[in-house]
Amino acid sequence: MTPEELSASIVAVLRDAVRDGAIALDEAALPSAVTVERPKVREHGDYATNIALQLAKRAGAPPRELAATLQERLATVDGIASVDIAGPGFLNIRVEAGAQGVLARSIVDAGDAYGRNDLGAGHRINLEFVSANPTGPVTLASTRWAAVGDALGRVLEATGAEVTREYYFNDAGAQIDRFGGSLLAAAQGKPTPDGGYAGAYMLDIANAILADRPDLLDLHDDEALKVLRVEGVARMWEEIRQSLHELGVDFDVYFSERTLHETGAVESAIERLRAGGLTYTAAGALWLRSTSYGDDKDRVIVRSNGRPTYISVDAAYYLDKRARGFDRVVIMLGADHHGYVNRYRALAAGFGDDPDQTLELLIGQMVNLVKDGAPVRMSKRAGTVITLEDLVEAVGVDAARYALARYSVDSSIDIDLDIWTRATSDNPVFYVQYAHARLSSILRNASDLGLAPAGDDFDPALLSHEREGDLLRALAELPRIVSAAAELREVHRIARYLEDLASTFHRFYDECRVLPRGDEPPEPLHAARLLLVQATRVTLANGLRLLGVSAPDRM
RNA sequence: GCCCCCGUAGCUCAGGGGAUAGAGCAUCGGCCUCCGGAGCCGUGUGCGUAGGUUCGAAUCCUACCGGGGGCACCA
Repeated sequence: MTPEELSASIVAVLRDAVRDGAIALDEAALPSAVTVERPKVREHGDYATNIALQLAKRAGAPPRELAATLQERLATVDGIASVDIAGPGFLNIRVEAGAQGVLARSIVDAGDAYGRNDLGAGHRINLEFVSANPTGPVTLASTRWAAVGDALGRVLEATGAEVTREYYFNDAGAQIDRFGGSLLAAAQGKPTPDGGYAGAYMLDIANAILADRPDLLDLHDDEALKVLRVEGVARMWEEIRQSLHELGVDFDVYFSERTLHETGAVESAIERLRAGGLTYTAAGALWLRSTSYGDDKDRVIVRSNGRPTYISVDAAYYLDKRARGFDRVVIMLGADHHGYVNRYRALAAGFGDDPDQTLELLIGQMVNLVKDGAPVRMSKRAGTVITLEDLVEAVGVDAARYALARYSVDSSIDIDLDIWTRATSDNPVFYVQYAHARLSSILRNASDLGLAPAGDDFDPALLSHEREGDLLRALAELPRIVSAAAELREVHRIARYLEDLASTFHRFYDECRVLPRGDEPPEPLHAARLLLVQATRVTLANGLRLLGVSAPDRM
């Protein structure tokens, strides 16, 4: 019996009690789902629900009285071993070992699909993240989004949603001009211009381009600049894609800002905004009434000189995404862009959308690297910034992805290289991967002994040890964790869950011998535990896959 | 000045209004005749402050304090 099934049973019992008048409540007032949680304290049973407390006021009855009614009826439900009333009116429920043990079978049968659901079915989500300009290597902050964004994409896909991972890049305009100018300076051996891009990588690129175009320095500056801009962006771009790819992050769409200008999309977006009624003209410029959406001031979208601001380009981009059929536009931004949120929402509203339905801006806080207790500042690659490549080089792909995905994006984090480079248990990713390797090893050994997990003869009631129950209940959590992570856009929940599951498994392993020892004959319990081991391995692997972290069979 | 995020154990962080607030690390002490000791068990300490909402608040609201980030007719 899974928590979902238990929850459904409680709902059914509630409905019956209301129908025959045992509970004075309108059937329509009943919740469609009842929260079932794993109590922190063992004595409180396998599962607990506070439903009696929640309904007490509306039903006009003391919570404990309501609880008693439910207790009596729940106790007769198949698979429920006992129901107790505790404290102000909690219902503490124990599940029969057999009803719980069958989960091992269904997890193994589900395989890769275990943990998936269809809550997001029918939704088309455009997930934009990283979107760093091709003017330098991918910074640490962008790397956080690469890891979190890709994992979020996986989690959303696990709910049945159709997800497009999108990378938007600026390949025109002032930043690129500055980039080209800096390359020219580097090529000519001059110092970086004010506001330009410095760092060793600029020299690398300039030299690489010079190797292909030795004539570059003979050209007039304007001509050389043109070449450098195009060539420089192309090379930087390739590097960015390559380092993201090495991190295991690939995008479905790489969207060029320039195309929005070239196709006239910007102009038509401005026209639609004007028609939408959220704009006005003042001092020769066109303004967006973003204050209606909580912005602290209205924003110019067309300058008094007639040129559109970047907001118009964002508007055109948003419109383009919607026109491509996405019902949900999700954009992941750094904390330094939180000021965009309200004006972006105003844009969506200006097009007649409800921003609460179609647009979501996720803000992630900063990342710092720490080594020997002090912040890391230097990067041999970029001079001042720390890059994706620096991190991967220092800790490897799995640790990098895991370290970035394991924390709530709401908090700024310090990644301690001393921890994440260590191949010991203080390193959470090793802890989880180790559990998977250990599970794999047990299954290998079983296979060597000619033993197989229980098949049709599986007796779920054999898994009655307390540690087996703990493990089964931990396994049963994955679907709920996936749903929560998807709904809340919080992938760190997956990582925390995996750590909890790994720990629960290790405790099981410590007390419950899986394979027969020495001269012991194999018994049904061994086969049942092997099935449980297999189910645990499947669950860990599925969770790790959601984070894009490998699940090694050996370490 | 205004806006956003954070403040939980010595450290790094979990905690979707519920019961006695958790995990890892660090400290100290235990556990290998056989499945991977990269493991397990035990050990002390804590919700920034003050109010409010609620049967019940780390969680929601307000004010203040502390840390980080942002406030362009730049992108």
